[in-house]
Amino acid sequence: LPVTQEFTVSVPEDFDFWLSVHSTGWSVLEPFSIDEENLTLYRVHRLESGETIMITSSQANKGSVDVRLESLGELDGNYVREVEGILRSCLGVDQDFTAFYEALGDYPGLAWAVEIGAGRSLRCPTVFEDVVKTIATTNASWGLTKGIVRRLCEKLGDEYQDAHTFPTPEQLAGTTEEFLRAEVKSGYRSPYLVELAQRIAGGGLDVEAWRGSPLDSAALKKEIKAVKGVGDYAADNILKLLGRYDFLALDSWMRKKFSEIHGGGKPAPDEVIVEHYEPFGEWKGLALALEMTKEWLVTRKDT
DNA sequence: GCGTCCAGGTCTACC
DNA sequence: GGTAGACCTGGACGC
Repeated sequence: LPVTQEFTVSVPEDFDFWLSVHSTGWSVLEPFSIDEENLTLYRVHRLESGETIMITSSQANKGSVDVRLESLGELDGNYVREVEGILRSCLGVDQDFTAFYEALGDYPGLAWAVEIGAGRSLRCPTVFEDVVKTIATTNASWGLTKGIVRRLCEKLGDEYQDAHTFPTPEQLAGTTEEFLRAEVKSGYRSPYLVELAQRIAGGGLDVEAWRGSPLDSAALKKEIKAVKGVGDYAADNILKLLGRYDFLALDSWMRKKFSEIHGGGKPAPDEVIVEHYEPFGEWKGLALALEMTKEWLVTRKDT
């Protein structure tokens, strides 16, 4: 029988767990999953010790997040601290959006965002996982992205009950392009994924250092784009996941949505979109993303 | 069933 | 510095 342990993580009074969790599609990419009825986030996770656990989190009260750990082995006290750190980071608990709300001024398209305190979104425990998942979104339908990520976990991650952890760089580096093509169906992205993992596992590339990088966003973007398979859109998206919102991460969905909201359905050239969000400066990417996803975010908050 | 077409970003090669 | 064509998968469509 699994051993369980429960604890709470204290968060700011205005922290909205579910708003953070479902702000992007990341919450349904394994090894994350959600229960939309009970507003619960799950993650099968491999701890630093190599132990595999299930993390269940939700929010019953303002000011705290409720966490339950489940393990088939022993759980020692250090796990609590490690998981708390992971959750704070994944949920963006300590990110501050005051400057963003100021930058919005009285922009009518986002008054609601200030009202409900939008801005946080789910990211992965490691930059590596965020990069792999972002590559899996490129030139792919959402269904294909979910499938690639699920099969990566199933075929290469550690097992916990009937679920799997996200593979480590070493686990992904240990496979081959051919295996990924045949088993994961990541197609022409397969060599990119293997190369990325091998450079990280070999110590030649430290993507985790991007989180605290002293570089300005343009310079960091250049470095991110040096990863094969990562182009303009993917680099911008990775920057967002690093907490930098000064690029737009335009994909076809965003372009279409913008044209619906601001162009009367007529396709808008990228320059028009860029110009529209220019006033928001370093927050332009967040302004765009929130405005385009309003309908996912406001309805939930009210129900 | 089966075949054809298309959407979805990035890479390479070539201006 | 810009761009045509190739790269894969899966869903839509027509037979």
